[in-house]
Amino acid sequence: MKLLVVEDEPKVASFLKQGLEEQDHEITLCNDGKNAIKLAQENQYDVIILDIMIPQMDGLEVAKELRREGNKTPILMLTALGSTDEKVLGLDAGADDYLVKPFEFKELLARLRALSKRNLNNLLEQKILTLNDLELDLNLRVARRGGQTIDLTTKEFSLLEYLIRNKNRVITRTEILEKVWDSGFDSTTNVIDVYINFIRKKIDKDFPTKIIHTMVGMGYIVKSDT
Amino acid sequence: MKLLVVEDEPKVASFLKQGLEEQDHEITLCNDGKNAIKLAQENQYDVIILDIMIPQMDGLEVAKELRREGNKTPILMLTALGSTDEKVLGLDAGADDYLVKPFEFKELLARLRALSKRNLNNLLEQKILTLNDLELDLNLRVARRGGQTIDLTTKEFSLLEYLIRNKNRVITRTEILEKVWDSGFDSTTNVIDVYINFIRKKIDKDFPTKIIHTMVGMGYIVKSDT
DNA sequence: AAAAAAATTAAACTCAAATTAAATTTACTA
DNA sequence: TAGTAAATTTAATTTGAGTTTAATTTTTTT
Repeated sequence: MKLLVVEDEPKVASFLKQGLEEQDHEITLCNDGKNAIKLAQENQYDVIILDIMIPQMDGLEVAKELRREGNKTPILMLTALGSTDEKVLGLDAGADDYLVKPFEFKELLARLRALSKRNLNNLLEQKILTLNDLELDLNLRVARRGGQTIDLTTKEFSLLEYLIRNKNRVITRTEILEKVWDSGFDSTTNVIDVYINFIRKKIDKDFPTKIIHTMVGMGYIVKSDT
Repeated sequence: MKLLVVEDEPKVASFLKQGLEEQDHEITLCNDGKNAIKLAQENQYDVIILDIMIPQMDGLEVAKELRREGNKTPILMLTALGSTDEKVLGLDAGADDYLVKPFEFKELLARLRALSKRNLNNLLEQKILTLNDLELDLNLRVARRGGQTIDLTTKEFSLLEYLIRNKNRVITRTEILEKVWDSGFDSTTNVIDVYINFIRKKIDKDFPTKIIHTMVGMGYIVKSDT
């Protein structure tokens, strides 16, 4: 696994690095909060091991900031403070697990396994979104339907992804404008209508059952027949 | 949240039930492994709180079995055994978190929050109004009755929604005109009569018991038989 | 039985959405 | 870095589902 270890005490840091590398993990060390955020933004780690007591910005702040940005990387909080209140704060800040020093190394390994497994599942799942016979491949950035591979432009892809992720409920134009075009301002534009039309030509036109449905006066809905 | 608590010690079970219900969670209690699996298969819980020491099939087995089936519900293992080995086993069995008895209740709550947050995104809350056997799905913007899905136009939907939200009392035309058509002025129009007719055709025509009743000289009423 | 109220039907209208084309912006390539 | 292709956006036009009006029939009340 690719791990980011945020820890300022050199002894603990090198202990972790050595132990984890022995288990064939790839470790990046970092000793303050600011850098930790930077690293987490620029790299895709399997788990972030985060000490609470670090310079610049404490671990709680780091966790909060990452979650605020939408970063979903599992965070394992690590700290000497073992009081329940501390744990509560850590978990509420966005940590996924919490381990109190001193700990046994094999417990750390087990928790890492549990955390990474979780994310792995999510990642695997999220690589391909499906809606009935339509597939949206997030890796290849293409759609597939009825054995056919359908190329999509960036905007077409984002729109379709948003629709599928929000299947089974009505999506308003305003909502789409905010989430896919990130501008809730221009209410006069008809880009959405045009793009819905583009997508329909590609994924619905040649098929008897349609994926995208218009709700006049409301917006659009994409639903799976159950 | 909807929680499944798998715990055989009556004292602990009722303590958990009471404490969690005070936080407005919906609790299902279960005291053995076999039933736990059955319940987890048949219901969609936000988190499963799972004791390791339970009759029939221990918690580890339950977790493994659920994961083997592809069940992704977050599992919080709960146990008196605090040794690291136990934790490792639990986490490797597929648990997402681990809490050792005795624990402070607020830590349990924090861990539950952390666990559910992950999954919460996926579960879109079910917004459904019901009146006897009629359902009005606010997400899909459709009605359902007797297993049939009924499409409604925007106006039809708004009107039916207003009627159901104001069930068990007489609604005047003026009121409907104000609230659904937001114009109390035009008193000559008969749109409402026409739309009541539209709705009746869709939701009452094919069913012996009627939902919408006319109160001559007054308006309409929609009532639930109690 | 007459009058009033409501239900029903059909036709007219309206505006939201679909479509098309052209203008503009962005991305790529030589 | 200019030229070109692709993608995105704007704008104009067409279409049709949804809404409304209005006329007719049925039901209810007095």
